[in-house]
Amino acid sequence: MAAPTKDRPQTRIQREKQDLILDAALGVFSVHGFRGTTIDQIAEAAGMSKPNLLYYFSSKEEIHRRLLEGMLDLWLDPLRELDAAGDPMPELRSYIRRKLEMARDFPRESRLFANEMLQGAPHAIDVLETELKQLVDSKAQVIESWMTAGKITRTDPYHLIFSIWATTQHYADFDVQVRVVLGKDRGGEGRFEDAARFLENLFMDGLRPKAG
Amino acid sequence: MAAPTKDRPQTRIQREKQDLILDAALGVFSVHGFRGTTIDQIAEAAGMSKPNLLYYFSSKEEIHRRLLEGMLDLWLDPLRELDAAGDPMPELRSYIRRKLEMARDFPRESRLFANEMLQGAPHAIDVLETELKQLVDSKAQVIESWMTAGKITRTDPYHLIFSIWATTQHYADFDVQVRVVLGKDRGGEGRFEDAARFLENLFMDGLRPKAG
DNA sequence: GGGAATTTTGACCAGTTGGAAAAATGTTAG
DNA sequence: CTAACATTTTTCCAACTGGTCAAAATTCCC
Repeated sequence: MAAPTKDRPQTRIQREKQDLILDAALGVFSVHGFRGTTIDQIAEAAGMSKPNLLYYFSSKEEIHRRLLEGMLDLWLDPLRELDAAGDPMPELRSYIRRKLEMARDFPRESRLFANEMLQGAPHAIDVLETELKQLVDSKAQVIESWMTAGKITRTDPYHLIFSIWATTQHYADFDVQVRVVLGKDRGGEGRFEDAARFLENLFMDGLRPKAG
Repeated sequence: MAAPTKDRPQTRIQREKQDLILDAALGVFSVHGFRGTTIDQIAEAAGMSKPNLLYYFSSKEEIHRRLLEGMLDLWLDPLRELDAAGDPMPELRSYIRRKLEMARDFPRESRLFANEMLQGAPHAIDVLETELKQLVDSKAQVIESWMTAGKITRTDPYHLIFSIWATTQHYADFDVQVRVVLGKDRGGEGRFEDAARFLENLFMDGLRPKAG
């Protein structure tokens, strides 16, 4: 971590600079991926010299690891909040809205995650296989219980979760494309409201219990 | 391009090696992105030395450009095939199926595109602003005409296209995650059939014209 | 088979990269 | 104020990077 000779509590400067570095690094990693990012780029974005940056983090790997950890936690929060005791349709609607808000408010985190996936999750595979899988399994079971109870239409809960992930994160990861295609008139800030309306309708129509 | 002293027709070896290089480069670029890829990596994947590779392509940029061009064409084909004169519901169903087949059969191309998008499309922005935008605009109009005719339910055609892109490409770009979450029992080859069934249902339910 | 053209190789280069070491400068608690 | 510690800068390095070049090896066509 930082580099005090003994393990004292962190100083004010240490906390501030580490946050500054992580923020700068998030911007670079999320665009260029791990291999494509240089320490110099991060250092410049953080407004300091490379050796100075390396005083706070011992390697590029360490910065990346810290970012990935913090991000995965944030990223799974909306799914954790899906409440088995809640009303199914509003619960799923809220989940979609929260995921879309994350894409809007934390696009860099979304892209960092996307980059890691594209590379085959070399740094995150362990977390995926344990934490993520368990969480998704348990929530898939919740969704299935709602189906069994006839509260929502029967479908594949895993692929349902995948498509909620895919559609919401798309607005962060493919932001350029979305803006270009919508054009300057519709590609502004309002695009997230439009997306929210569209996605809620799409999934609610797909999940509303059918007669028979 | 290659490097004959005069501009003669390409030799057999030139065609073969260029294809070999492009194939190898696709594998590397799609995982590590442009900056994260080295010529040496590509050369090794193609089973030749770096100077030998540079005999066929004058720079890393050139290889990347060639790949991106070829890919964008392939990538937009399914949308081009969407036929205004066809029956709306089956047309859209086919579009979804074709896009999913592309994700299954050309995952590297999908990831190459995703990488380019994550970086803000530095090499593809022109094509997006012209070719892609025009194509999507025209197909969005087709979809709107179907809505006006009452053949499908009224919704936002642009966000509809986005969500078809997002959900289908997800199975290529986030393949690791999909496999991990589905586990070894359901993460095998059958996952694409399951996805197809799910996605066709989801979108068909969302688009089926409602009474009133 | 032989000469011309093509393909491959090996040596090389200048710039970049991740990172180490140590000296110089700041900060802060007593 | 000052000693102990924290921070920053300067200098450096070995490995890697994209790319060049001339020579050697191979292929092709008559």
